[in-house]
Amino acid sequence: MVAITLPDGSIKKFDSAVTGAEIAAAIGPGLARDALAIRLDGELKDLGAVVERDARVEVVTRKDADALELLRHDAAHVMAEAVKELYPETQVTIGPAIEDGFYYDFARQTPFTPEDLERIEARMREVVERDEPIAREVWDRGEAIAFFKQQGEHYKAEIIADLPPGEEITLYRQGEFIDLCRGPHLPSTGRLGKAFKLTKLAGAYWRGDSNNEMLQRIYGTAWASEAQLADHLHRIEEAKRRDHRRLGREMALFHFQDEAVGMVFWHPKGWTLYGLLVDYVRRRLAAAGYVEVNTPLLVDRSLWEASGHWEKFREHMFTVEADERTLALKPMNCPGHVQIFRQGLKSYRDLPLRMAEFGACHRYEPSGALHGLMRVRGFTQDDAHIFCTDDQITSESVAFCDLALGIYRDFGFTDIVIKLADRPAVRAGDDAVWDRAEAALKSAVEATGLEYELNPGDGAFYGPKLDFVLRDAIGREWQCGTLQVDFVLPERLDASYVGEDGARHRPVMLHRAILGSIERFIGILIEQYAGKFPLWLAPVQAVVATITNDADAYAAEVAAALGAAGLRTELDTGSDKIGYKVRLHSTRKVPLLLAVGKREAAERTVSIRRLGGKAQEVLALDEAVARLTEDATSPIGRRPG
RNA sequence: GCCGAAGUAGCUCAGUGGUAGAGCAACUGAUUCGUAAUCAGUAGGCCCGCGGUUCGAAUCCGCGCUUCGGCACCA
Repeated sequence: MVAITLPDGSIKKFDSAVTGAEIAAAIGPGLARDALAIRLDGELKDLGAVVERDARVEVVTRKDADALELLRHDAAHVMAEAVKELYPETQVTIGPAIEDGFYYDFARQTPFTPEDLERIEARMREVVERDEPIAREVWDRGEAIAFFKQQGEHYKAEIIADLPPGEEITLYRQGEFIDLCRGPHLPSTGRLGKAFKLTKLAGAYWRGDSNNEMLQRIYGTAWASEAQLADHLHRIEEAKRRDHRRLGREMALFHFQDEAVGMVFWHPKGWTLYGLLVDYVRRRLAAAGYVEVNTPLLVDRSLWEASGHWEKFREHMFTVEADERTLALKPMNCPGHVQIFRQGLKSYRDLPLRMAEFGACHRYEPSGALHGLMRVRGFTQDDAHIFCTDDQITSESVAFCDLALGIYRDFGFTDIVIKLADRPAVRAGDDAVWDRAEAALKSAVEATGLEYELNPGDGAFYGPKLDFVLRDAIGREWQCGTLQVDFVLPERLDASYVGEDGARHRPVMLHRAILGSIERFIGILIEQYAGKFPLWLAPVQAVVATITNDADAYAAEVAAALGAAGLRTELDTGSDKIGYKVRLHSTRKVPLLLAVGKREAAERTVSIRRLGGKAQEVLALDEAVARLTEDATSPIGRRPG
C-alpha cells in the first residue's frame, strides 16, 4: 500500500508502487494529458518515476514554474538530436537550461552558419512533431564510456569518466538520440510544443577554460506558450530600445571612435549629466565626513612595484616611456592615496580618515570585453579609501552601507543584492585578522536589513569584500558598489599612525566605491530610465517653444527667467507648428515643454506640458519658475550657486 | 585574447561584377499654425583601411582595424 499526499492535502492510496503518470491518471484524465513531471517530496522527477513508498507528490504541468526548466532542458536535447541528424560528424558536449532558455555546446570542425541555425530549428520542429517518447536508462559506467567512445563522442565519454564515483549514470533516449543526462525530462518530445526559437551562435571554451579548445554554442529560448515567447521577444526589443549606446548617440551624450578605443568622447549634454552626478556624489561624501583629493595619472613604475600592482596587474596597465623611466597610467587610486596619508605623522586621532577621489583610471581591458560605457579603458571611479583602526572597521562598514543604499535610492534603485566574499585559499594576513574583518562586514550587511548572498572564497587576496549589485527597471543586474577590507597595502607601502600607546601601528584600509565608475553608472542610468531622466538630472530640463513667431520676444523672456533660476533651458522659435515641436522635443526626451503663443504673451503665462503626459497646465510666469525650480531640486537639495 | 557575424550619407537600411540609392535628420525658401510629423527645394559618399583578381570591384579573394553577439577576463 502506497499513500500519496497531494498538494490539497488529500491522500490517494494505491495497492502497490505507482508511476507519476499513474498518479496523474488517478486524479483525472485532463491532468493525465497535461502532466509533464512530478515533484516527489519536493524533488523534480520524471513522469515515469516509480513511487514505492508513502510520499507527497505534486503533478507538474505547463502552468507550473518548474515546467519551464524542464521544457528548456528538453529543448536543448531536441536541438542536439536535430544537430546530430543534420550533421552526424558533430560531437555533443553539454546543454543546460539557463535563464530564459537553453544552449548546447557542440564540437565540430566547420563552424555553424546563421543558415544552419534555420535548418536546425526546422528539424527541431520535426522532432517535436514525431513526438518521440523520452526514456530514462541506468547504465554501467564502463559500458557507458565504451558506448560513447565507440560513437565517436569523446567529450561525453570524458564527462562520464569524471563523474564522482558512486553516482548513478543515467542516459535518456529519444528516437535515435541518446544522451548522458541527470534528468528529469518530459515524457516525449511532442510536449516541448512550439514556443521556442534559436537565437544566437557563439563560441564557448570547453569546460569554461580559455586554455581549452573552443566549442560552438547555440543559444535558444523556450517558453510554455507562444504568448510567453512573444512577450520574451518583445522584452528583448524593449531592452534594445533602452540600449545606452543607441540612446547616447540619439541624445547626443557621447561617442566613441577608432582612434581612442574604449575611451569616451563626452558631448555637451553628456558632460552636463556627468557633472551633475559628480556634484551630487561630492556633496553626499562631504556630508558623510570625507575629504577629497586628486592624485597623478602617471606614476613611476617603482611605486607600482612597491604596491604589488606591477606583479599582479601589469598586463592591464598602460605604460609610457619618458626620461629613460617607465611610468604607468594609474589603474587604481589606492597607492596614490597612501602617499598622501604618509605625508606627515598621523595620529590615532586622525582616524578614521576618509579620503575620496574622482579618480581617472586607465586599464588595458581585453578587446573582447569592451562594451559601450559599461566596460571601457579610461574611466573615473567615485573612489575612496578609509584609513582606520581594526576597531573602526565595523562602524565604518555600517556607515558605508547606509551611505551607498541612500545614494542608490535617490536614483530609483531599491532592489539591491549584497554579496559577501570571504577568504580565498591563497591570501595574505593571518586568520585572526580575517575573522575580524569578515565578522565586521557581516554585521554591517546585517545592519542594513537587506538580504545578502555569500560568495565563499571569492574575496581579494588582501581582504574580504562586499559587492553591491543593483537590479534595474527591466530586471538586469549591475555590480556597482564595493567595500573591500585591505590589510596588505598599508604594510607594503608602509602607512602607519601613532596610537594612544605612543607606538606605531598599521592602519587598515577600506577600499570603497558606490557608483563604481561614473561612465558605467551613466550607462546604467540611461538604460534604467530609458533616456527619460528625472528632472534634476536631465541635460536639458525645459524647452520654451513658440506657437507663432509673434511670441518670440516673450518666449525669450521666459527662457531667460528659467535660465536665471538655474534650469537648463533651450528656446525653440522655429517656424514649425506646435505639434511638430511637441513631437520633436518629446522624442528628445526633454522633461518640460513650455508652449507660448499670443495668449500667453498677452497674459504673461506659460502652458506647461510634461514628458509622457498630454495634460497642459497654464501658470503665471513667476509661479511657473518657482514651481519648476522646486520640482528640479536634486535629492540633496538645491545646488549651491 | 578566442569563436562567429557585420562595417555603404549624421541615423536606419537597400544595392551581390557594369554611371552609388531610399526614408528620417540637416540646410534653403514658403507657411505663422494651440500640443506627437506643413509644403517645396537643396546639399550630402576615399561604399572601414591596405593589397590582390578583373577590361571593370561597394560587390570576388587575402591581410588589418573597428563594432556587434557570445566565451574567457573584470585584480
